[in-house]
Amino acid sequence: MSGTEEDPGAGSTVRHGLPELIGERREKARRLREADDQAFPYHFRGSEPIAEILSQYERLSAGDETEDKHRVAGRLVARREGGGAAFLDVVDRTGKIQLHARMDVLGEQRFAELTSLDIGDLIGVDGAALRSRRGEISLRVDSFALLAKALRPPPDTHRGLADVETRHRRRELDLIANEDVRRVFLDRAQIVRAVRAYLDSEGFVEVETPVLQPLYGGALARPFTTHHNLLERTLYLRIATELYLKRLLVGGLERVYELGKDFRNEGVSSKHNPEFTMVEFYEAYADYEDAAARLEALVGAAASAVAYAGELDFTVPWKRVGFMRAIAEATGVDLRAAANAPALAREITARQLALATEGASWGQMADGLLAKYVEPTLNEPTFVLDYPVELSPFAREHRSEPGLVERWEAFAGGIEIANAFTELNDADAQRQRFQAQREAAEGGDEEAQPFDEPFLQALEQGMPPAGGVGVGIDRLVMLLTGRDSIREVVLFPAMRD
RNA sequence: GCCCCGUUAGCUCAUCAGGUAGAGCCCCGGACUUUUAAUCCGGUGGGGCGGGUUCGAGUCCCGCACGGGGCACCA
Repeated sequence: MSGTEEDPGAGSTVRHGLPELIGERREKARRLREADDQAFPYHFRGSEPIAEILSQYERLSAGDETEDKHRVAGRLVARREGGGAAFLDVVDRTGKIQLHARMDVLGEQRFAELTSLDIGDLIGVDGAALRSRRGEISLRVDSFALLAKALRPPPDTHRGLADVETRHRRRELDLIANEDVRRVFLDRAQIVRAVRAYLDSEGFVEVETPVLQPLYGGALARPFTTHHNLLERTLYLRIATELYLKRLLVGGLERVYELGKDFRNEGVSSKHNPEFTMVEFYEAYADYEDAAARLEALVGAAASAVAYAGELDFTVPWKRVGFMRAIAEATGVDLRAAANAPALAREITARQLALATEGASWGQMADGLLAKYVEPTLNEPTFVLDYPVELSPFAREHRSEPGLVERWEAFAGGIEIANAFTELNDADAQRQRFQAQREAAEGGDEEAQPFDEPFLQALEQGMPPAGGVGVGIDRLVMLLTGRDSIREVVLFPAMRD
């Protein structure tokens, strides 16, 4: 038997290049459509999550068969044929189940159609639960439908997709091939849910403020600039939600939060994506100590939502260390003794610290010392408290420490995950801070805050004392899923064209 | 922006003083009615891009693109 009448492509001399693989799959789809104009159903309702079926038959013995009917839908990832029987593995987002196809059940025609499916095709199956002789929970295929043809071959469904560039540019392939990647993004969704659930349950109101802003602010960063054609004006993509949210405190909403994307026009790295997700929440009549307790509770809730079992200990209270003390311990530099830029620069040089001092302000150098010599050492969850006012234009002056503000940043796993202050609600003091920022900008600081008159007018209306927190969601996800690159927790990270 | 490393078949990986580039999976044909990356037989596919050196370049040199790591900056 030559078999050529069944395969018009047999004998062709060129096969298996990508165009040939696609051509074969397309030809199969064409034949299916030709044979049956209902070959590709519009829906396949009532399928059960595979994981639920598996858990239902944990106690079934090897070799036992049931007549319990189940319906599943998913992607075909493996096929093991053996004459009149075949085993196929189908994956949905919850798990993988084996199908047992038998010619005596399906008939010769349907059996041949099933075994001629390609790896990567989407199928729907009705069948009865059983546990195979080798012990695997399976479905005996009573009927099936091809739900969609995969014209392109999938990545290796056994070993997974390894090429980092392909994984990030074509995340759909990554999700098909790598179960742990699927897990990370399902966990990410749970973490976001837990954050919202915590804030909702504490009486915070979720709000949405402008992403396109006439004036950016609320953080020290360079913005993306865009243009509105009909308004004929420059607009900026927000770098933070801070200033609008505080205007809502003025408006009396008392507890507000926003969870969404911020955009910063800066470098890309394993810890930085140009667009990233931040939740900021503001609480009237609270200070930065209250805010710290909130963060501890929020992170704890997120950790339990994904059943975090890593090495970090989120038991409250987390460690606390003063900003100046942390730097002194890590570098020996006494910031109170080196209280101006030239003095601090001399100190950094004398101690042979690898930090650029040329043209840097005192605040930039102090911040640099923290980022370089303290932050990487903060593995266990830690609050660094009481920052220099130079670094914090929106934080209120410390109630007892001159020159410092009531601000903390929270670190874990060697990265910063949150930033908070007792908010500055004195309109006149805030006006002076903006003035100082204006001077910094004139001095060439590209990250200085623009002068925000509408915000100042809001403060002049009266803002309650308040604590505010910003949490980097991507970094929190990195922490709780044990990933060391932000690209592993952002579905489509920024890439070059 | 700078430095280092990488780029071989649809996927995962080999190979080599500069001398016709191999395997597994996938795909095609065949055998097998309980397989587990099933097995067995047969078959098909390739050096990121552009230059240079050389009789001959995947391999050496130069440039470019993209990716990864580090530095700078940042959350």
